[in-house]
Amino acid sequence: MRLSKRKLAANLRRHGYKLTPQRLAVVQAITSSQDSLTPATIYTKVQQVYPNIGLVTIYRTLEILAELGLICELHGSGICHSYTTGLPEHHHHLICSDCGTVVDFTQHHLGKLESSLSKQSGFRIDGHLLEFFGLCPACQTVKK
Amino acid sequence: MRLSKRKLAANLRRHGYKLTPQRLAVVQAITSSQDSLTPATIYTKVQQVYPNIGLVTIYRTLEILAELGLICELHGSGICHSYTTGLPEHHHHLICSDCGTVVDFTQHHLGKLESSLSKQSGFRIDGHLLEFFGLCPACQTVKK
DNA sequence: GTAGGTGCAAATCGTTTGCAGTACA
DNA sequence: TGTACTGCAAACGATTTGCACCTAC
Repeated sequence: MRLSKRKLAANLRRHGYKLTPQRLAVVQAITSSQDSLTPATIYTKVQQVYPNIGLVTIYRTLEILAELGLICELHGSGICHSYTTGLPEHHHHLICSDCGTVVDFTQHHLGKLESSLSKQSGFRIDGHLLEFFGLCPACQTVKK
Repeated sequence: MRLSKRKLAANLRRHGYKLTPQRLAVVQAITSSQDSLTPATIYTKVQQVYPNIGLVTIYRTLEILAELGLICELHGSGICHSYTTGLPEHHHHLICSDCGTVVDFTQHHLGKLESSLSKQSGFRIDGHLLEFFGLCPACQTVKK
């Protein structure tokens, strides 16, 4: 778990939020998983620890965590509204179309592209979304 | 309109679908707009031509068109399930966070990145999603 | 004539909101 | 102690499904 409880608490506190056991459980459910998780999946996972937790709490927690950048929202065909560990560094994802495995990568060289696009279009570019899709090693084997 | 009626009909036919006036209207609604459109927006637009069209038809049409690659599904924060013109060439988008304007661009040089990622991760990479976010020229002025 | 397409209505799913009680800093 | 958090229930919106009728080849 890359995000210690202490750091998590400090981060939440800085923004006027509190660290509750439920929130911790949500974070742990996400960080302990290799895959990206949908709210429903996270709900199921957290229920194993907090059987009384409401799906509502999951949604509210995810919203806050994503806002603070503590977790990362994923997009793309079929994986809208999925969440995965949010690292402090800027990063992208490699997503298996078959099993949903998500691999992070940080390397990229979009700076040049970004500035040339900006010049051509007049846009002020604030960010980007870069995701690769394909088959992870395990799924390639199965598909053979 | 980049996609002629003839080409559209041929494309649909090739996959066992027919070109109906409703489908044509959906395509025209999308291709005639600069922005990306949600199913609801498309519905409203098409209703001006076909007041009796059902929202269901829009959904079914969008599904088919996207499947054939005739239109393009957009993703990203806040714009899940939006559609825009799908050009035959591989392309990406530049999206204004403020007004939703979408600009296409085709240039990119992800090949090297893709192959190095593939080597490192073992993934067989089939595709990618690259979108830039920012403010279009008009919105930059307003924000000033 | 037949397969595919349409549109209505209802069912369904995911997500959000209001509110009263609860728990954390 | 007070403010923020929780969880229930209900509302809500978007999307899907079943079905009977219709239309184009």
